[in-house]
Amino acid sequence: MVEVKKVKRSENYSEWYNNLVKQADLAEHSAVKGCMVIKPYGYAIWEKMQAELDRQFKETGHQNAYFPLFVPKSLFEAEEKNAEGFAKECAIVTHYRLKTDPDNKGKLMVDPDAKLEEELIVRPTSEAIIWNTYRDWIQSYRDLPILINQWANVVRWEMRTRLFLRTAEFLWQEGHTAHATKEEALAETKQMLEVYADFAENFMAVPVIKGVKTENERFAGADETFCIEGLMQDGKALQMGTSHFLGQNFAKAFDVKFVSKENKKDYVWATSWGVSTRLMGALIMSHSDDEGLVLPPKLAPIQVVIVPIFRKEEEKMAVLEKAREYANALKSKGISVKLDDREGQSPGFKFAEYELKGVPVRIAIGPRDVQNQTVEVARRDTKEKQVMAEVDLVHKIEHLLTQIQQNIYQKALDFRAENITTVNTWDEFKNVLENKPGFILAHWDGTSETETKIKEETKATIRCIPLDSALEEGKCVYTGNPSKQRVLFAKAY
RNA sequence: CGGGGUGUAGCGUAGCCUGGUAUCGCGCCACAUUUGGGAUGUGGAGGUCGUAGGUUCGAAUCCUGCCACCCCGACCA
Repeated sequence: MVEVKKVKRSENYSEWYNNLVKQADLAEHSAVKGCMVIKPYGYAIWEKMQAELDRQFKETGHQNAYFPLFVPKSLFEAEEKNAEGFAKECAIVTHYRLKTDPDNKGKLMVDPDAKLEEELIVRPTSEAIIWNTYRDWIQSYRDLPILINQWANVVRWEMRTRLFLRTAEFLWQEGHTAHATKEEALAETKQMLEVYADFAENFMAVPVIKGVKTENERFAGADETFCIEGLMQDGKALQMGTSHFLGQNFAKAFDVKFVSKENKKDYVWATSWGVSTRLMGALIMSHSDDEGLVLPPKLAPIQVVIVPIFRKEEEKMAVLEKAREYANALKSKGISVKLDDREGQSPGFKFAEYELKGVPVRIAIGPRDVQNQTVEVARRDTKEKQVMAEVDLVHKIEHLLTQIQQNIYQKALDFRAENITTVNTWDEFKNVLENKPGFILAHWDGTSETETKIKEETKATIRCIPLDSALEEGKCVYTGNPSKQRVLFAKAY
């Protein structure tokens, strides 16, 4: 265990976040600029996320496949807007061989004779290589839809990185689907947005606002970008997932046509959608406190930890026997349990350690409990402790896990409700931004110019045009021009 | 990439101004006593002072380049 340097959320949110990621053993910086090492405990959480998302993708008819890491430059540039959007942050492979440096013993140099005829782009996203492939897969409407997802790594050469929130290389899934009609593609886009929202709220316990991006914030190459937006504890917004309706842009760029039932040729309609290891950042920032991580039971690698307490040898026997009995009973119900029977550490040490790691439920069992047929149960979210009779313990723990899942969602939901402010004037807008970080609902005249000016003056961007907000006549907070709907502003990660 | 800061053992640090071979705490290893909220004692191991040069008899300390990280911008999921 590392010595814990305590920084409070309220003192320095960034430092608190960085310390937490390291101290809870989730990830660390690597020798490669901007890239992180995801450590076993952090990766275990990501695997839980993957497993559930993957299940939902398959349930909605998708299959996994894998496409190359590299994209030849000529393919990459085919869809102009997409290429332009990502051009500034691409890593490029220009050579395929090193050789020993004659002027510098023991060192290697790029072999100038091994220059590639065509540069390879390390994928920042895979539309290009995938749509180039789909062209060969699609001839008839009978070949559609294609519903494919891939789990992969991508590289975006960011200037400023932060563990999980923005790294130069990150892990994600990207779904890429092809459809015969616009309606079907749009329905797919919305369906996957729902999958993401459901996952965020019911598994991550993070409430999200579903919406549409403005033109400024739209994915490069998309006709429409849908997104889910979460609110972090420091009042900043985090884009947690996007689902794009790509229209026929990629089909046209890669010449992907199909013959319809009516024997007519038409371009294929496309969608793509993705979530990344950034979700780890959202999870950490949404629930954790000054004691450490708080994990929702549905994603916690360890849901219940059992800490045995004993002095004498005969106590140890009795306590461990009980502890194993409980552990097995819980495991048989599919609950992931860790029995921490290390003898070098005191119970207090272990309590603190599992709090740091966000384990939802802790069971302590000592000689006193063995005698009374009880256990001490502590929940991470509220830090409440109670002595429970062992009768029906498994059911009680199952119930408690459900309660914790609900409670941390409710807490996050309440927090968000308190931090969405409706404003009507520009003064109010600026005042709220400065004094009460969070989401702002305000009228906007619908132009890119206004959005850009607001961003320049306040750093706030339109996170989305919420899908479920009612139409309402009003005046743009910035220009006073007419508006039909409030949009969601915030400073964002 | 611009402005500010940091880099000394696994972690947190003192020393740097005023140059003389590195301090303390946690952790680690061994043994003993301990264990219901971060145990105690005794003994021990662990350092190219981020890195590459320069100045000097001598560099953690002074100078230069580079690298990484943090904070604030620009860019972005």
